[in-house]
Amino acid sequence: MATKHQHDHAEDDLSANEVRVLEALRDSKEPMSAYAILDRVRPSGISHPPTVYRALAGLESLGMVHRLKSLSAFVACGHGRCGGRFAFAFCRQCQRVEEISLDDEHYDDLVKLVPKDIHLEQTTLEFAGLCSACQAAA
Amino acid sequence: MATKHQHDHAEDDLSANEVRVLEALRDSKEPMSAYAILDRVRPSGISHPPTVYRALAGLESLGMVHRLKSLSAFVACGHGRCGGRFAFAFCRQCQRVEEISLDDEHYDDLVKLVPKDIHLEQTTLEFAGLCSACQAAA
DNA sequence: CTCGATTTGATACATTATATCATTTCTCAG
DNA sequence: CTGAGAAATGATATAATGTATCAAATCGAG
Repeated sequence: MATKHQHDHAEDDLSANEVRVLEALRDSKEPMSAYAILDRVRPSGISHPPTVYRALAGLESLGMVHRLKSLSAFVACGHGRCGGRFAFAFCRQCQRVEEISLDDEHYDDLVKLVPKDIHLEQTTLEFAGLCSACQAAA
Repeated sequence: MATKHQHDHAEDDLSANEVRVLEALRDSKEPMSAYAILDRVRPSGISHPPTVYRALAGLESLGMVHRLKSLSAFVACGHGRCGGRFAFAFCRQCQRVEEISLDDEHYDDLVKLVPKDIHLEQTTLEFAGLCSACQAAA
């Protein structure tokens, strides 16, 4: 993992495993479960779930990967990297995912909802629905 | 389950299992995993996971139970029952949970974020953080 | 170089969730 | 009332997701 924790921000500070996992996610451009990622990176030498989960945790803390809690799945950040001001919309049928950036105004409005006695650390905002294509198909 | 599906809205249309599961959740007043619920209702005769998950699905569709995706856990609705306009804030340390009602203004703002080509079915909004008590303890 | 710390690898297991089929219960047409 | 079909529940088995723990390798400071 080299010197990542001295200045948590340069892509080339990613560990080899993080790079492999990130590339798998970027290739897919669809959300992948940790085990789907594992299958995908197995040829490159990663062979155990904790290795994948560790890489994902690292990438998530850098904002380069986001976890979709509604799907128990992961996606590469559409912007390369971003902080906590994002949301996701996805189609429950075809699993197409759209990353949504929250502008300051929206984000600040959200934060106002949080009770005063909780120090906010992480916001999860996910919209599930059916995309036009899947509605048409139905 | 009696006549529930003819007019999805009266509490006394709940199945016996739904009543048991709902009471377990209301007793706890903290989020419970499906398996914690199972342990809790086992004395009353429920003994298999699918039974609990089925009851939870029914209760959730009635808005009487909400699933916290961030915790893979369930809570009884603080209002008895409510539609999709709610959010949760919880402390990652002590797991205390607060249900937040979204007023129309907030909700409509959120909905505007959803891409036009997705027909929204479900919104997940969850805030994770540390409550004052747990911060003090740290 | 070598000690200690950090990262990675590996094993094993815990937790969460669901597919499937068998059984029971309910409904209602006759 | 009754029996056939539908709906709900029970039970079994297993799939999918996630983590604790320790061992081995690697790295960096002294």
